[in-house]
Amino acid sequence: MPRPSNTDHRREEIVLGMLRTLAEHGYDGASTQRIAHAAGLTPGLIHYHFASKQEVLLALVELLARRARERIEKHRRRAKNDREHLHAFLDGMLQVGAGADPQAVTAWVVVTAEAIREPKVARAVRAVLASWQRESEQLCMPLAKDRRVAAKAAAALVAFVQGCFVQAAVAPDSIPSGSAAPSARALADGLLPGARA
Amino acid sequence: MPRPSNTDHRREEIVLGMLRTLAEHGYDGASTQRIAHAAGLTPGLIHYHFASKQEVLLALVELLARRARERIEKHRRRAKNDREHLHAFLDGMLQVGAGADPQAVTAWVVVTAEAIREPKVARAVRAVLASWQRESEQLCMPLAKDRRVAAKAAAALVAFVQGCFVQAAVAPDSIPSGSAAPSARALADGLLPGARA
Amino acid sequence: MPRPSNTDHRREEIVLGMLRTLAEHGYDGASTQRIAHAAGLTPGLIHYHFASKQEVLLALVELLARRARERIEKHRRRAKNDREHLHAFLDGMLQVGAGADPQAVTAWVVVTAEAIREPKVARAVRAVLASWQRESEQLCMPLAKDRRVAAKAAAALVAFVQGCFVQAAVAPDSIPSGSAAPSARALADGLLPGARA
Amino acid sequence: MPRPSNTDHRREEIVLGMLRTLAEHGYDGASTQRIAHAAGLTPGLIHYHFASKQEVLLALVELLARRARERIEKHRRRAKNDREHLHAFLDGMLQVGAGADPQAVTAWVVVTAEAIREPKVARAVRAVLASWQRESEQLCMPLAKDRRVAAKAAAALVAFVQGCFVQAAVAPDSIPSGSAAPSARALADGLLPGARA
DNA sequence: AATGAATGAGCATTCATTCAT
DNA sequence: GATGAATGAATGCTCATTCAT
Repeated sequence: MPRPSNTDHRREEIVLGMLRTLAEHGYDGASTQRIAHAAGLTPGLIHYHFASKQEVLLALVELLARRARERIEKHRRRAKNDREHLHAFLDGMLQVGAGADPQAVTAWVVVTAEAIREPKVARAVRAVLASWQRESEQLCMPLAKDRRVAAKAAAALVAFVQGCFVQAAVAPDSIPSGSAAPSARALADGLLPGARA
Repeated sequence: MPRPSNTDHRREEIVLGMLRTLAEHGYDGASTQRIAHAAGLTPGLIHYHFASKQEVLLALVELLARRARERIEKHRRRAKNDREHLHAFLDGMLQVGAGADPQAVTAWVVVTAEAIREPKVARAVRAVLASWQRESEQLCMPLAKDRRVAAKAAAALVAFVQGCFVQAAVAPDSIPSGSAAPSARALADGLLPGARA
Repeated sequence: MPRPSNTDHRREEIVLGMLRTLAEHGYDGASTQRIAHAAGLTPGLIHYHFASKQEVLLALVELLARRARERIEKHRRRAKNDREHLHAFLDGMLQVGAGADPQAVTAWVVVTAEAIREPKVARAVRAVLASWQRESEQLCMPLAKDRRVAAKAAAALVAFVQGCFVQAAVAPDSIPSGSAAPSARALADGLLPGARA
Repeated sequence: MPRPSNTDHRREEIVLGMLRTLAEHGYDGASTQRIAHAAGLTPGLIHYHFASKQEVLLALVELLARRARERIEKHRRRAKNDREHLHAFLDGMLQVGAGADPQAVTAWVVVTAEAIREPKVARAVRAVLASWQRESEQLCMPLAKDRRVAAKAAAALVAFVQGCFVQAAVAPDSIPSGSAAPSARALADGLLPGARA
């Protein structure tokens, strides 16, 4: 009688090990040895559960995307009108309130840079960015005069969020505490006249 | 008569080789061999002119900072009032008009991610970011009610610029052509009521 | 009543998996995983039935020897005189007619090369070669003037057969179809004057 | 002023290290470490002079082919008629007299088996076998009734030589000393009636 | 100044073997 | 009997760095 499969659990542990290691040591420093150690596993096991290190990275992209989606949903649940929905989206992306996750932010920045090198990672990252932009655009639409305005606003908002991630990862003290979300709203207001009261 | 030292010239060639290689292959892919090849030099020469690969990276950070400074100055030369100076700063950062340099933008994103790993690089990158933020803050001051508002605006503007860099490097099609600078101005306007006419 | 042991059956399945895998992927490519997969079994099972991968290889040598023996016997059953018995031996070795087995031939060549590395395999392979040579020598004796002539002829015939195996495995098109057995007979005729009518 | 290039010399040393290691340890046992050690070099150097281990193997195939060609030429220089040329070819292939090289023979057998796995090696090995067969066929032609007879004889002779290599590598005692060349001639005589006086 | 051969540590990955279930 | 997760040593290969020339 075989042992019950724990593959899913192990895969998650490995991805979390990758997350921690990336945040601490960057992609170069994320050797399989270190990832395994961070996950409390032996190096050989990573390749038993994943075909390659890149697969682990792709799984991490999915994990980070899923976490972002969940955070956004949580914030939007409380929103009562179009404007609040957009603000909730921004709050979720910028991790306002409890649940901020500096490791995830840093890892995302590292993954983003790695995308420049590896086409598969690039595709995955672009897919996530595109999904954020799409959702953002949908939320901008009701507040915009037309589609082009909404698209521009969505692009700017996602870029701003991305920039906050980088600043948080590289120079955490550069953004005055608690100012990211208000700034994001100001950006939205500036780009979507209809968003103003 | 000894042959004149060409050290400075060689150093620049090497740094430019690093720039090209980083933009194309990321940091992992930027082996000394590849950098040397991109610079049209031999591998041994890099370590004749630089103590380590990291030193080349630090020199690249300086080069990119210098280029940004020059671009900003060029744009500000035409500015006639406080508001235009701030806009010129943003235009320069976002490389509006001729002189856009995708390689430099991509290399900067890579360097930024590498900063997560190497403390010395982090220090250099943070210094550059801080200088941008300082200049930005000075330009915001005349349009802001007080120092805190200016600081917040400056932080937001730099973050937005950073985010545009990342988007340009990773998902070049995500930002509607020509929309970055107007969006940046909208952000400034949103954060600095005095900036509006 | 305990469930009946199927060890022998399983062992054979594993050996056949090894045979197929060796023929397709060589010895390097014959990982336990692949062998198990080729046999439709799980990796762990191989080491339940065999102490080591080498043991599987040794069992394969036996299987190939047994198959050769059976083929020779089948051919010799129709032989009516000394000369025909020798020819039947050669036909059997060279797999004349139906029952040619390219996989077995290829696997034999791989096993043969592996013998260079592993003393135990070398011993097993040499034992098989010696048995072929012994049988061949016995069949040459009646046609030879003396023992030495028979021994030389036997050695030459086995070498020729071996050579045909290698050619069949490595360069299948190099031997004109149907020419191996006649050539072997010509070799026998050339070495054993008494073999000629 | 750079050091004078010693690449050709180093490449040869590495190939000879591969030759020695293959003969002793087979292909599996021929790790880059062991090859380097056998050549008196450090492991990293192998990949400085060769793109991959396979390239070393391909260079070895060329070396072995060149050695065989030289041996054949040496023997043929003394031949005085068609029959003697064919015999000289066989003597050269079977390394009659001084200059026998057991390591090369064993390495060739290993390379041959490796050809089953690696297409590039297979192509190189087949090219060498084909060149032997072509030369052999040309030498058989004058002694044969027609082209087909010559082709069959050539194939058989090359197969016999191949078989002798395997026997020499795997079971060195199986071939009575000094009997290989005479047996080869007997094979030629049996297949090419015109070869007989 | 410049070269490119040389070094050796480190990398991702593979694999025979073990073993709890 | 059978499973497949787990192990850890070994592999081919890369690379920053050194250095004789």
